[in-house]
Parts: sequence; structure tokens; C-alpha cells
Amino acid sequence: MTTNSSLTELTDQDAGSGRSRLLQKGQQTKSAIVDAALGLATQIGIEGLSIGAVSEVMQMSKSGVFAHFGSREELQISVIREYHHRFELEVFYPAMQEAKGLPRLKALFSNWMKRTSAEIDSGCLYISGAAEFDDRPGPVSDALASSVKTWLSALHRCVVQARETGHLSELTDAAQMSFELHGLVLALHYEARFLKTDKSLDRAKRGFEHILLRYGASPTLRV
Amino acid sequence: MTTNSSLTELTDQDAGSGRSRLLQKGQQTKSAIVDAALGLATQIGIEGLSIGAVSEVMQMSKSGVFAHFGSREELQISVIREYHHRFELEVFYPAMQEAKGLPRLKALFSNWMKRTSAEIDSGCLYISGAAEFDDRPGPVSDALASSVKTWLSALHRCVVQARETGHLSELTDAAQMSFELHGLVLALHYEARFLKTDKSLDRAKRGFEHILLRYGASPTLRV
DNA sequence: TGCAAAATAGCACGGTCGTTCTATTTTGAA
DNA sequence: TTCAAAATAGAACGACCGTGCTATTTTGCA
Repeated sequence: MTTNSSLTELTDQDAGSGRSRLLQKGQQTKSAIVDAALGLATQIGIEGLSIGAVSEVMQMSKSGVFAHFGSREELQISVIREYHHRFELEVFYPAMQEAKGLPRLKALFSNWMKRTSAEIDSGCLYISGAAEFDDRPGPVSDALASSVKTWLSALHRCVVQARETGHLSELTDAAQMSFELHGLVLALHYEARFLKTDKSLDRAKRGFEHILLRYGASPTLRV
Repeated sequence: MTTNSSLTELTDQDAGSGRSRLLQKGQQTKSAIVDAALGLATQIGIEGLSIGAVSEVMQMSKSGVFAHFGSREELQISVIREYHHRFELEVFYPAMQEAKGLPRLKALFSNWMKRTSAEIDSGCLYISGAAEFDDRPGPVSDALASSVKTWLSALHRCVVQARETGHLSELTDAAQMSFELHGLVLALHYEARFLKTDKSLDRAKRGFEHILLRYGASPTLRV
């Protein structure tokens, strides 16, 4: 399904007999299509994604692209899944290497910001998608909301842990703090990407420091 | 150009002879079209605005609608101007009635939040538009960015005044504080509107209190 | 190498889009 | 009431859309 699934599945496919194993070529080009589509979607939006445009980038026929997904909606959902996957890879997993509590929270936020600011010229699907789909219920909107909620609850969990480890005040309202952190990233994305305001990244960083202070991050732990 | 332009133009047109004065009917339906288009745009986005859809709502022919604007782009820009106008009317002007400094800042933010949460089922063009146009330069994007910047600098000015009146610490970084306030509203919009998270409005309000404390709003002034 | 299955291409369909052109209707001052 | 100008309608255009159908090509095991 995702970019590197062909690789992983190639390693344990030889035991399979007959036709049951994956047909590399198909999965391979499907991954390439999703890859190209993701690139397009971050520029023109998920709703703006058209099979024609993707097929042009891929130098394939429209029907060739279409056959891999069966519908435009399925292509959109595949793109969202791929984005989710990359987001985990770049933001979530690396932060899990850090110690529970404040170090992990700081890594999480730092990676998140890094991705958001790196996306100054590549767009964040979670943000643009929310604006596109907040009034259009359906499978695509569901897939997107589900991905976002997964991420936000991971963030929430991390805040709770930071409170439990004593890195944050025991009075910390984790949902409130997560809300405020979310706001910083949204403002970073908005001002840096749309308004081209410089120094936005610094403002987000300083905002993070302010929030840490508010929720009682012990200064000795702050590095 | 905007809803009430007919009013203003009526005041200084009488010197003109013959046909130079405006023909009410035309301006009237044009206003109605912009009104309907704004309603559509807040649901399906500025990019999603189509002349066909607008004409259907208006029970007019496509060409009838088209003739008023000459292009879809001009219709989109008219919609943005109208939104700007209403935003001023509901958020900016009422707050100007309050005393300079903290009272005005609080009114400004409160009206802003009110509009954002009232827009839980009507959409904020400044937010959805930013996501739609952050990668598509052009006249529409320019019009939108210009409106947003006008509003954000009004907010910034208000923060500066609150510092100058001594309602906020003299160390207050107005741009930083504005950034953080902007983030709260963006998070409110995102979580309330897309994720349907309840209590978002409360979180935004508490976030505002936190920011006020940080920037040294004197407790005695806080009402 | 052969051969079925998978992958891809080509074409056509109905639909919507923005826009243009040409009537027709409506408006409102003279 | 008249009549030019303004407002609106109607039909048509080329372009793109998603999708279905039918070849054709490519793949990869037997």
C-alpha cells in the first residue's frame, strides 16, 4: 500500500506459491502513483487531486492510473494513508526514542514544527485537508479526521506522561496544553506558508517555551 | 463594489447627467449574488465557487450572473471583499468602541472568537482560503492575503496600545503575542469545526487568559 | 517458451466548468 | 409613452472531469 511495502514484502514472499504472492510491478507502480499524487495533493489540495493530472505526472494513461484504485476517492484515501505513514516516520517514531516525559514532548513538538516549516513549500495535508473537508462528510473526510485524531491523541498521551513523570505541574490540563500546542503549529503554518511572514518559526519556538513555563516545566529539566 | 456601495455612490452621483448614475436594479442583484456566493464559498471554499452553482441558488442563468463580474476571479474577489467588510463590521468596529488598551484587546479577541465559533457551521474564509491559496499565487490570493494582513495588523496595533497604556508589561513583544493569539483562534476553528471537539471554545478562552497572564496583564485591570 | 493473468492503453460517455456570442426582456430617464 | 441602455437569458464552444468498456501489452510462473 505504501511506498516501501514492496520492499518489505519482497523479503518474505519467496515461500509463497503460485499467484498468491504480490506482483511486484503492479504494487511498485501503485506506490509510485501514490507518491506522485501525494506531491500533487500537497500543492493543490486533496480535493484538487485529479486522475488526469496524476496520470500526466506519471506519464501513464488515465485509465491505467484509475485501474489501481477504482475510484478517485480511493486514490485520495491512499494519499492520506501515505501521508499518515510519513508523518509517523518523521515526527512520531523518532520522538519515541527519547525518554518519557518532557524530553519526548520536546522532541515531538520539535519534529512537528520541523515538518511544518519544512512544508513551507510542500503543504501539510492535515491542515489544508481540514479546511477542505470540514463541510463535506464522507470517507475521505473520515480517513483524514481519523489520522489527525490518532496524532493528536499521541500528543495528548505524551503530555499526560510528562505530568506523571513530574516534568510538568500535576495541575496540568493535558487537553488544554495540547490545544495550545496545536495552535502554535497552526499559526506557524498559516503565517509562514500563506502570509510568508518571516520569523514565524522563532515565534512558534518561543510560544512553546511560554507554554512550558505556564505548565510548570521545572527549569532544571529544561534542556 | 460591495453590498453598500450603492449607498455611497448615490450620495455623490447627482452631479452626473444622463446615464452616469448607477442603475439600482443591477447593483441590487449584484449584491444579492455576492451574498449568495459568500454563503456558498464558506461551505465549499473560494476555489470551489462555481458560477453555475451560484446561478442555481440565485435562480438565474449562468450568463446573467457572469455578466456582473466578467470572470470567475472577479466574483471570487468580490466575495472576499464582502467577507472583509462583514468581518470589520462584526469584529473590528464594535471593539473600537471600547477603551484603548486591554479592554479593546479583550473585546477584539472575544468578537474574533465569537465569529470563529459561530462559524462552526459557516466557515471562515480567512482560514479555509489560506489553505486553498498558499500555493496558488494570483489576484485572488493577493486579495485574501491583503485582507488578512489588514486584520492582523489591526490586532498587532491593539496589542501595542495595550502595552503603551501600561495594561501589559512593557517587555511585551507585540508580534509574538499576536502570533500566539492567532494560534488560539486557528486551533479553535480546526478542532471545533473539523474535529467537532467540544469544549474548544473554553480552551480558546483559557488560552487567552494564559497569554494575558504571561504578558503581564495587571490582575486589577482584568475584568 | 507458452499462456493465463495482470497491467496498461485507448476510446467514448455524460457531466460540469468558464466563457463568448447573440437575442430578448426589463429598466428608468426624457 | 418612448426608446436607448442595461440586465438577463439561451445556446454553443472547448476543456477537463470521473468512469466504464474493450483491446493490447506486459508480466512472471508452469
